[in-house]
Amino acid sequence: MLELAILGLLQESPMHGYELRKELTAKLGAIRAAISYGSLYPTLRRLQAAGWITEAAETPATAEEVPALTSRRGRVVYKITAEGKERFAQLIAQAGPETYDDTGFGVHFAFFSRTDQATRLRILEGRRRTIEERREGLRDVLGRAAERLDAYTLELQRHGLDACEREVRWLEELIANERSGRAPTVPQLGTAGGRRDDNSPPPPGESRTERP
Amino acid sequence: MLELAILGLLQESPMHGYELRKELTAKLGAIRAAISYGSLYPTLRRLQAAGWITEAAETPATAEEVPALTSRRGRVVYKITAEGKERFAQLIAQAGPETYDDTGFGVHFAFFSRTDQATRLRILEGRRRTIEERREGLRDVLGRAAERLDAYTLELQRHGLDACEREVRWLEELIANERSGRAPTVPQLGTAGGRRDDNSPPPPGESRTERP
DNA sequence: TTGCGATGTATCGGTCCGATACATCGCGGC
DNA sequence: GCCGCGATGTATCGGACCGATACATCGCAA
Repeated sequence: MLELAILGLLQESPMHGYELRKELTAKLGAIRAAISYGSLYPTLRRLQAAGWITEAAETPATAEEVPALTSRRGRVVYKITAEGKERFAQLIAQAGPETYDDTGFGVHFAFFSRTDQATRLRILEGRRRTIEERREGLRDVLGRAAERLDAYTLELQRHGLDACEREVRWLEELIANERSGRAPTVPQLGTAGGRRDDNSPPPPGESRTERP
Repeated sequence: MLELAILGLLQESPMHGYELRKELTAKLGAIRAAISYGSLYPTLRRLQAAGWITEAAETPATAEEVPALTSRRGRVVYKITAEGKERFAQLIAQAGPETYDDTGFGVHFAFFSRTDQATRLRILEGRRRTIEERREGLRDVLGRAAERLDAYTLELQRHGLDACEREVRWLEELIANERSGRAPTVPQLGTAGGRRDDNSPPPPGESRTERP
């Protein structure tokens, strides 16, 4: 999951570790606390070894950024490679069971603007299925095993059940939106076109990895 | 966390691994999928090495169970020791930061009927604080960094924010109940019960698991 | 000038998961 | 009679991720 998230973020712009962690936290704040350096750095090394990212010389800020004014130090800036982009496309397009658990789904969802619509739909439906199963499990326990459990445990289950129902409703809405071709609530700029140029910020869509 | 959960369950009755996993899943179904054998068995061994649990000879089924008539097999039944009970009491009473994350809180909460009221209150308030912070983080991102993020990411944050607000409200209610000395409200399924009659079953304190 | 909080890189031990392997039991179908 | 199959049951291995910790630099304010 971390691998996917890093590849996704580096596709937007090169970054060093600390920065990456902050962006990760901002982007995934809804689903996980803050990723640990104890995972981040080893993963960066792994990605580098695989050739999906490389160290890049630190460059002066482009755009209207505040002029960098100080001196690079030990900072190590990473950028994604062509192979890395391929890897990302492959990871984002395939959906296994781990795509449907809380963390996996969150990460995939956070990169939905880089995911083609068919895949988005598939993932949303898979997630819905997963949550529906969890919901049924909770209903079972609340129905059949209620007398075996104490009031606090039951309250926990009820709260969990409520969260499940709510999420299913949320997913239904998203699925309906997807089918009608809209982005979530806020309209997206840029429509799913058929064009694709190689080394530029990818428009949403375009990845063809469906092979059962 | 697993350690705490195992110790807590074995306090209700001796069990073997498979059974433990099922009970764990039932009790914690609201917060985690299903604990893996790859964690369970090593943890059992660790607990045994520490002297907190022991293997117990498998006894013929009591009660109206089908008469065992067949031979126990490799089943290894564990029971908690006196030291284990002490350990459990110590773990359940102390609250660190890990007590407030999703999993940690869930496990502690699931054993609230074995936790004294002061500790319950402390944990509920700590959890509330944690969620409030998460909520503020999400509000910040949605406010300040909104234009940097795409529609899907924003939708994810909104959903997360909603969940935070909901959980804070839930916690407020529980805290109020704690202060007033009641167990969690127990509305029943099927009946539209918003009312909290005084049929709140188990007064906080000793557990209530019937076991033959 | 001293101390402190933010920035920044890095490792280590430990927890937990997913995949996998293997063996037994009761049951229904052929 | 016997075959497969799903539930029961124990166990290990590699890998992902976390929390604690260490250490160094920078800008700023007391």
